[in-house]
Amino acid sequence: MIPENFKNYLINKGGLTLSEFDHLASSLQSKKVSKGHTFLREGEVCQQSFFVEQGLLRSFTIDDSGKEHIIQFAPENWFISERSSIFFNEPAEFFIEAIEDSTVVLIDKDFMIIAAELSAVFREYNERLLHNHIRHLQKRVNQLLSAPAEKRYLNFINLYPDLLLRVPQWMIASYLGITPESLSRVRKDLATKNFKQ
Amino acid sequence: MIPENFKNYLINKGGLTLSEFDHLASSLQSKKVSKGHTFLREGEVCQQSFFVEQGLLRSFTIDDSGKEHIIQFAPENWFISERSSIFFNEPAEFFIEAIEDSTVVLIDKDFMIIAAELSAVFREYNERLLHNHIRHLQKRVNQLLSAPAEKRYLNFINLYPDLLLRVPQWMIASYLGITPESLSRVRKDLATKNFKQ
DNA sequence: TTTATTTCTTACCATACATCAATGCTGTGC
DNA sequence: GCACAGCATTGATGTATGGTAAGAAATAAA
Repeated sequence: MIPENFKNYLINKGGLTLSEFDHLASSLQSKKVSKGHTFLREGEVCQQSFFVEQGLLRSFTIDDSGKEHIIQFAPENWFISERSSIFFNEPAEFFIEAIEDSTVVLIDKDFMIIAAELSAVFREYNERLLHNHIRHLQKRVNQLLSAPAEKRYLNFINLYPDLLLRVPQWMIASYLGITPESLSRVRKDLATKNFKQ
Repeated sequence: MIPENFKNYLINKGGLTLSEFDHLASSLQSKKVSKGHTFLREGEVCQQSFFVEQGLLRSFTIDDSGKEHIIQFAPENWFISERSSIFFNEPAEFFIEAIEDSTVVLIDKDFMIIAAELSAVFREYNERLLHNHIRHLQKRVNQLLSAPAEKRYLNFINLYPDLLLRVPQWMIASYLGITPESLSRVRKDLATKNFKQ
């Protein structure tokens, strides 16, 4: 069965033709998993990226004291991968896990290389995605350097209003770099502020 | 005059042949600037990346209260650029400035596109650089989420022992996300710790 | 050299956020 | 329905880092 979103992504955004897609699709594998399923563990070596056909994934680390820190959320039509493992053949530095029941397309390193050889449009789109990812991460670094918890939370709401409803609060806290307790207090403050105005 | 380091980079790492390089080099422009020179200001639109032939550059933001936050250091043989501006035609979100007297190669967006068309090796190397940049930024995000100031500083020393000597401490503090005063205290603590052992 | 400017350090106090522990809430399985 | 688990909230208290201000040290300028 061909994953629709991934097909659309490759054809509409990546500029592949239908026949090019058919040629590639044979090597594709998609996987249905339920909430909580772990795709990748820290320390493992991993040779695949993941395209989220449906559902929601996250990548995160666990520090010395056992606390989780969320690096990325990946809802529908997003990629998530461990570049250390895939492109540099090193053991993974974080975990990848399903937050919701999800359908995920497993993508070998080779797949992207072949697709890039087939289509210059695909290549360019892919490079654009990489630049965008860097840009996004730089913005996040900047926020972590410069903005207090409340501002980071407000920014998160603006950027990902949909995730706000799909993700438990303690994960959002983890993404923002604060404790669930602190996020709860930030929300309380915001509520009373808005009420007073 | 042809910038040596950039030439070596394109030929040895990027896999360009000498003739390919010569063909491209005509459009190259390199610039000698002195410490403090600003290449790019927040809000400007910018159409060039910068390759540091010699010297040291930094990119940074300035927040509402006037404080600077360093996003990246770029010593010799590093690229530094504003992707929002170059690849998405948006006004720059940060400043780029010389920390030392530097020689910098100015690179148009077109240059990279043409080089990529010339050489598959270059294309792959370049993509590899992008993946590495993402990996690096993810590690930094993870540190900002999980590690206290002291650990971040120790990590910085390991990663960039050379920068430690070339960059004023307040800039390192800014890169780490703490005040210069705090960094000074962290260093004092480390000194007394090591003495006691 | 002398002076001026920037950077670094130190002390005291303030603040943001963390930690710990208790309580209530919400959903899920039996 | 009840019991249980995971999550969110709240209060009391602790800790890491920030802010301010002053002086020392280093660096650049004259």
